[in-house]
Amino acid sequence: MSPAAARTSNEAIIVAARALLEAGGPDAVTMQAVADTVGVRAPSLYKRFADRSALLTALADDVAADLARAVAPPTHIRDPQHALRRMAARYRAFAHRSPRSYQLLFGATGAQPTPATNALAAAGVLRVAEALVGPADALEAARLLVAFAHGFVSMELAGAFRLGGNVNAAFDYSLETLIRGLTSRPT
Amino acid sequence: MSPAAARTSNEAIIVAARALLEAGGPDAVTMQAVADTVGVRAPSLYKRFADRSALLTALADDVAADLARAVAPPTHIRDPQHALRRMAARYRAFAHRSPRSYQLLFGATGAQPTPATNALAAAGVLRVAEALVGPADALEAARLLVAFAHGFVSMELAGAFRLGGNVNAAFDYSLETLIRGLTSRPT
DNA sequence: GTCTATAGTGGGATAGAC
DNA sequence: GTCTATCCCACTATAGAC
Repeated sequence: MSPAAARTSNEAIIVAARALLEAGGPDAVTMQAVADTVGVRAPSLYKRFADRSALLTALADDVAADLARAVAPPTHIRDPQHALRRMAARYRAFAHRSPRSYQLLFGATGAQPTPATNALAAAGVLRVAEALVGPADALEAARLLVAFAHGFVSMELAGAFRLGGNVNAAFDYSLETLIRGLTSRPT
Repeated sequence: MSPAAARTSNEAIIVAARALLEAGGPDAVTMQAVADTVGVRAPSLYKRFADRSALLTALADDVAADLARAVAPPTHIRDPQHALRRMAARYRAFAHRSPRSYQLLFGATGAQPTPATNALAAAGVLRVAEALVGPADALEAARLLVAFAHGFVSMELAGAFRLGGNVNAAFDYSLETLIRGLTSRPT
């Protein structure tokens, strides 16, 4: 009749996991640590999440939703190039602000956001891409833009730019080169 | 005078670890599994590698050397655009052929190749970039190219292109767009 | 002296019974 | 939800074999 009072919630678990993720990376998100944080025993978490990877997937979805919100372009795009520069800067800023969360998204854990969240994140880029190159090439242009942004940022976070030089300048140079290539298309 | 007969070697350990990596991803590279494969007890591995992460680092270096070899441009670059297209295709092919090895390189494990191996891999891209845009912008152009290639391939491997369309076409479109942007520079 | 094995320690994921 | 128990793993201490 009276099920045991719920001492926690899925939301509280995700919040706790997110904090642990930011503080110590994916390895720090142990079932034990999450349980301790929300004030529950570890096995109890399995009533809400099938296993650890299910928790990580939910966590990835939470991160992806935040990222999508952070880079969402305005409803009405006046200047496509300007909108793109803003999106790129915000994308990079998000990754710098929450590096471990960002790494979870494309990391080796295989934690994937929900298709719905994925579509939400993709929608913004697609709109900017379409404003820039037209509907025919919008998908391919969006893939180029996202591939570049993700590649640059993830290499940066991995410390893979080890040849000196100015990384900020390289980012700006790259973005301008992309814009030039995308807007100087042959018919 | 007579040291105990070594039943394995660092090389054999790396080979075994590489096989386990390809078969089951980084998580499958446990000290136990590696030891079993080379026919030794797990604790013995610690005489050759300080800890698991040292082994993963050596493994990453092995992978990076293979990748550098696979994409190395010819000594004399005649047609920079052609050389770039070949490198890009080989880079992508390597990642498709050895996805889990590739993922180790920029993965969350933090396993980084040696600076020497890193420089070797970078040298080829830098030479092509310089042939394409000249020495002044070579480093920045190389960073753009590598960021794009890595970003595209890693998203592909992560299954992040989930909006349909032709991914091969998107790769070609992207590469041509990059070439156009890099070669149509304003003075 | 150098390599190895035996025998732990401690922690984390997870299943099952209450 | 909790408790108990199992399994696997990284890693350590120490001692035996050439």
